Amino acid sequence: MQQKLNLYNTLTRKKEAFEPLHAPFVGMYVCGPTVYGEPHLGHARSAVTFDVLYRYLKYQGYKVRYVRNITDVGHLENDADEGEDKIQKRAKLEHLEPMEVVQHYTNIYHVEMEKLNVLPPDIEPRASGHIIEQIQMTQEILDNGLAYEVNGSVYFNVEAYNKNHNYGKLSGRNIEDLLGNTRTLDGQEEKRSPFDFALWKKASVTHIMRWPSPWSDGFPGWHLECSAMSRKYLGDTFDIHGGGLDLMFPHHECEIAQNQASCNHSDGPRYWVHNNMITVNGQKMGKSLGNFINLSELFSGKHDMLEQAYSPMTIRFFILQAHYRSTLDFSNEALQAARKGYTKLMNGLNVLKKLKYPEEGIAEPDQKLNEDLLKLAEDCYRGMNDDLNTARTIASLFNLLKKINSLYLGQLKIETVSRGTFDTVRNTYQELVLNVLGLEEEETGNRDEMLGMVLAFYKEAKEAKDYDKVDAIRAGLKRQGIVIKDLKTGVDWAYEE
RNA sequence: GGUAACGUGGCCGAGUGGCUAGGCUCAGCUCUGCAAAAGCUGCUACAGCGGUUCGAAUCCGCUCGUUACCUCCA
Repeated sequence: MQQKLNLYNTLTRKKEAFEPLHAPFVGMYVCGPTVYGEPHLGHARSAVTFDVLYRYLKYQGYKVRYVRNITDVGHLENDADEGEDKIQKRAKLEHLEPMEVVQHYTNIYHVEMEKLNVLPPDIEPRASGHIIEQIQMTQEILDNGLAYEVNGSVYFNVEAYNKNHNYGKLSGRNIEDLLGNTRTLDGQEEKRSPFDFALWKKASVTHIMRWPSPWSDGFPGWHLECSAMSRKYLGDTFDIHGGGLDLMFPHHECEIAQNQASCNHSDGPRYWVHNNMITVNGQKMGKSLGNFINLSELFSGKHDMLEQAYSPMTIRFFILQAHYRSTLDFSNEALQAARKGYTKLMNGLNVLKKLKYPEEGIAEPDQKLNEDLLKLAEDCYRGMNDDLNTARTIASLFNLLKKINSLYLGQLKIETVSRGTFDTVRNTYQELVLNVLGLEEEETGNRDEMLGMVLAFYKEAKEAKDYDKVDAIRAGLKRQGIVIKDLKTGVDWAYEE
């Protein structure tokens, strides 16, 4: 049933059978958020995508170490010398300590991810906590002659690197071509070539996020943290590196260059996995375009583009119903459809809970039915194994669900299904929905209202002097830890003490 | 300008050279006090034009359209 997982590797532009370097161990690094703003739908897509990969690898029995970083330093606002970094800019606006801003948005990120049932990574390193490692890596690259220092800043020398390596191998770029038509950006006079990128930046006088280094008081460059931290926790070479498609260039390209140019002398990751973007009206949802929707807005429905609130599981299902390498277009209609589809899957879970395999009266197995059921179950895994095609898996689960419902209603005879087939069907459905896709039941309805209804029946029964029913209701509620209080003013309830 | 994708039925969204994707919507049926749920049935598709092929939505070419990356971005 469990064939090999095939993953599309951006590096080779092919689907490849996934083989860990040191089975059963798997090292996986994913670019986490830059914590200078609220998490939005795009963050959710990346997190959910790699959450499913993480869950599926674990489900297949691998021992996974999942590292997802928090970027809390280093992204320059622009390329100018006086460029402030994003964390700092926000800090000034709000008159907060940079670390306060970082903590604030990190907390929100964690809360929202938990709502989406995204498992926490095994290690969640912060760039600011790994300055020493980043300085060391910079030094290595300098020692290897592939970086140079100017005025206290250190830049990666792409052209020198490209003599013996291939800068652009990940994103399919050719450096000679690139050199021909580059936009000139301000503040690059320190760099020898426009492609060179900062490993270490000297901080201006007003820059408050700064650390001492052999070159200057400053801060690490944009791409260094992921190289340094993935190496620290996963080794010079490891299995999977994930992130949004928009990080492929230059971020991930630079990571490879840094890894090769340091003492790793290796690309680092072996499989590069990139999730595609969420779009709105066909356009990428992103900070720069200002068309993003925060997760809190989605959950509350408070946004001009939203017709209603959408629950976390609706969002998760919405994301999973598309393949991660396709763009996914946001719309209210699509989300409403996702809500219903999700509910349908949950109803299936409940049906399975109630569906018992008969202890006796087993009939002659229906060969065809058994085969059909096993094939449908297998299809569910086939989707997962084919580059984590959750859209196909969900489609297969719906097909399986039809059979499950029919068995439940007696339209298909459960006695003619073998015990083994039945267990396979049940396990497949439950495991994939709950543990792999990570969809869980959401509370619906209002408990107070439900309780109110029960109390109304209680009152009716009491007035009718139907004391058997009265006692039954009392006993039932007591099992839930609730006692009924008959007051002069009416019926009320309290928690049992 | 360079590079890379994409264009599927009312909507979303998979997919393979020939075999039902799936969800939502809509219509009908079964069931039902009325419903709902569930099951069954129906509806409609592969941007356009060529080419390869016994056969292409699926491969190739061209055209049109959309997007992404090339600057921080999940």
